[in-house]
Amino acid sequence: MNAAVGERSPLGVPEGVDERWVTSDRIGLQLIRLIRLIERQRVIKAKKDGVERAAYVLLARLVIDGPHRSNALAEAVHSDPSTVSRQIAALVKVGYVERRPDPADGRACLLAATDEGHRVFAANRDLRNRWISDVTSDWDDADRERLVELMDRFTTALENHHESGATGAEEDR
Amino acid sequence: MNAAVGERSPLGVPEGVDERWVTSDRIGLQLIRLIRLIERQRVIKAKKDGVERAAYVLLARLVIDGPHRSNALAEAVHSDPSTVSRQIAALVKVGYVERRPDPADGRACLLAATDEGHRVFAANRDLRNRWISDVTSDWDDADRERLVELMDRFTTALENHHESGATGAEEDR
DNA sequence: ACAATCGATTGCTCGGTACAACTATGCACC
DNA sequence: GGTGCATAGTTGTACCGAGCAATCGATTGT
Repeated sequence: MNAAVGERSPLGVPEGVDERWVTSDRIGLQLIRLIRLIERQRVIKAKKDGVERAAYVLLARLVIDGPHRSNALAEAVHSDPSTVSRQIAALVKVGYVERRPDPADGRACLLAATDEGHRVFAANRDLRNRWISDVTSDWDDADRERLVELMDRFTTALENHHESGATGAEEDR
Repeated sequence: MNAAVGERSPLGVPEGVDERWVTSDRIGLQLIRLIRLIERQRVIKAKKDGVERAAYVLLARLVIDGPHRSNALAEAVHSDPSTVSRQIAALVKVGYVERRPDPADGRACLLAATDEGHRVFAANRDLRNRWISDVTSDWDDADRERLVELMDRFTTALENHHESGATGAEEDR
């Protein structure tokens, strides 16, 4: 019988579940908790921030991965092209991103972070990193490293799973 | 000499950063990636789902932690009372949650999941767990366990940090 | 008994996103 | 070399979720 259940798992766990179920359950609950909390933070921080917060993700992508075209960018961040289009427009307007013609295809344009964009992103990144560093101030670095490693693996697995068409209710069994 | 930088870290990393910065940076990037992806999944799954997805979090809370009053629930999930109020109203309407008078305070009411609510939540939970189990099908259980453990720690740290008033730009230095 | 208080709800607004229809421009095929 | 056509991107519209602020209602406690 599920010895592990009583100790960590909350109520509401049906009997007859195996350990794998329990762990999945805990992952799920942690995910919800984490996301809800981060979302909340975002709202709080949103006030003191000039630029569209959502657009930072795009800026980050451009800084880190280099120029993209708009559609590719959308795919990279799992967003709709229309969403990205508007956000990019905003970023261009404030001068953090510039449109350059794509040599490979005349009707496309490559988006690239400007110097100012780099600067702004770097500042933001630093802020965020300070915050994270702060939150995990009492962690040893091995654990932080492990967290990254596992999150990376998990997200990657998620990406693959979701790309392979299994959007949820599929079962191959 | 940031030996670790060249290997895993993306471009755009300024020189002179220490390893701690890099790890924080990677945590941040992973967080963004993960959240964005999950958000996306939510949209996709939202279609095939009758109930307000956002409300499931509340239902979960009620099932797992037992009855709450509305405001307490809001705080528990880091949401605004108004938001919770509406979501609860919806849950009550479909009969997943019931309002019971709070013996301790006449003007409050305790929210509790009904039997039907339990049932629906259990089904959903199972689905989600199957999905997570699927995504991590090639993980060994120790790693899944570790993921939970680290996420839990991280989220808890976040909660504490955010409760201790440090909402972001504060510095005690 | 009455005022202050506290719990919950409702009005309004906003940010972020998606879907779908549309535009336009270069591509590629004939 | 012209023309249909695919493709890149934009815009129109709608929706969802959330938050703030004001309000309603009722209780409690003086």
